[in-house]
Order: sequence, then C-alpha cells, then structure tokens
Amino acid sequence: MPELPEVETLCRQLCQVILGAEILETQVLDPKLGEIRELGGRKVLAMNRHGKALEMELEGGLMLLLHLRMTGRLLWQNGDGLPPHTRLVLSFPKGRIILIDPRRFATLSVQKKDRSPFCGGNLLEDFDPSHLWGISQKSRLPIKSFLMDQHRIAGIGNIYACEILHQAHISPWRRACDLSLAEWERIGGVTRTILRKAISCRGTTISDWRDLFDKEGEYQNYLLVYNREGERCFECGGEIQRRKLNGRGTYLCPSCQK
DNA sequence: CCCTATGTTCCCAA
DNA sequence: CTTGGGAACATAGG
Repeated sequence: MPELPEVETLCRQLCQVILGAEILETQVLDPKLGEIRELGGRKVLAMNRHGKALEMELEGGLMLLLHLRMTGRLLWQNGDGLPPHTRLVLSFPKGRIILIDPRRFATLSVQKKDRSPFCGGNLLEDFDPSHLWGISQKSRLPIKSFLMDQHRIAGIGNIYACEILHQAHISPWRRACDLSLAEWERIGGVTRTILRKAISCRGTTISDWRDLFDKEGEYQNYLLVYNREGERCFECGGEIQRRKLNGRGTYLCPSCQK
C-alpha cells in the first residue's frame, strides 16, 4: 500500500533495470485493467513519479501511467512462474516487471505525452510552507485530511501523515485554516526529513510492502506513532492513541500534539 | 461472524 | 460550494 517513499523507491529501482531497455511484450492478465495498446518494440526513455503515480515515458510520444492504490506491487523477475494475482507482465530482454494486485484496485493507462494529468507539486522539491499556508486559509478540513488531499499535495498517505503531524506536534484534528505560518514551516521541515529518511529506508513494511526486488523496507523501525497504539511516546512518555478520522486509523500522542 | 487494511472516487446529506 | 460520512471497489488476515 504504497505512499510517496514506496513509489519513489520503485521508480528509482525501475530506472536501474529498464532505463533505455526495449519492451519486448506486454500482457494484460486482468480485463479490469482495460485494453492497452501494444507497446512492444519501444524503448523506455524515462521513469518518473508524481505523488503516488508512476509514469513511464516511451518512444513514440507515449506514457504508461500506473497507480498501485491499496495492494498493487511491482516485482522484477527473471522468468520464474507467475505468482497468484499477477495482473500485468512487461517483458524486457533482461527480465520482466510484473504487477501483483490481489484487490485489483490498481489502475493502468497509456496516454500521449503532451500534458501530464497530474497536479500537486513534487513534495521533495516543491513543499512551500508559505504557499500552503496561503491556500489552507480557505479550508476548514482537519489538517490531516488536508495533507492527504492528493490534489493539493501529492504523495502523503495515512502512515506518513500520522508521522508528520506527530513530529510537528500538531493534532490531526486542527482545522487547516487555523495553522500559523510557523506551524506550516514546521510541517514542511519534518515532511522533508521524514520522506527522505523513508526513501533511504526503501519504504515502510507493516505487512505487504516489498520493493521491486522483493525486499522489505526499513522505515517501520523509525515510526514514532503509527501502529504503536498503547505504547509510550518516545518524546514525552504519554500513551499513543488510535482514533478514527474520516474512517482512517489515526495515531497520535495527545499530550504532545496540540 | 466480526473488524481491519499504507488508496481513490462517487453519492448523498447538512 | 464546502465538508463529512459512508459505500464502493475486492481480498486477505486476525
């Protein structure tokens, strides 16, 4: 269930194995993904990530767009059998990329490379506290929902939203419009630190997440609140609580997040 | 049986 | 128009 650091991990690993390589064959094993045009014979010119979406630029002005949603996984393999729930196979001379997706929520499309359909800045380079403070003045959403709104800020999901707000000492229920510029600057700082660290750890493996080479991530060893209900806060010793916000499990330390 | 799940979209009500 | 709640998508696991 990948968020920005997990998708960034896949993007970098995909660059290692397929940049410049020629697609030999594409097989869509699940009709729900829809028909995609035959991509065989085209080389991969670039791999990019927008928020949680992957974008493969191909010869001939085409883009392959992939969103893994809840349970999508990508795996690089060399001709072994196909695991259960394999939905897509992209074959290359040195191996193949397969999409595994038990719940079948992942989406795939091929588009002309003209204008990217994505909005929301790249968090690693474009997180601009002043800008976000400005646009947040009009939103009464809880700050956690605001951070997870992919149209405004692309890439933050439930785990990292909990971690960011904890390290910024802000309650997930505060209205976005009530945050000060100084608080937005705090959010910006911890967001950058957390995402960079999580990327260097190749993501967070709570249950399902594996990278392109089937390895677990390491960031679960650095989580301060997520999945720690009932344990004590490393910072103040308070008890970590889990509550619901918009239907999502939300972890916080009530005594140091205000 | 119950509940939960790292995502997104849609419908409906206030 | 905004927001919030719930369901849907489809499946596995505790």
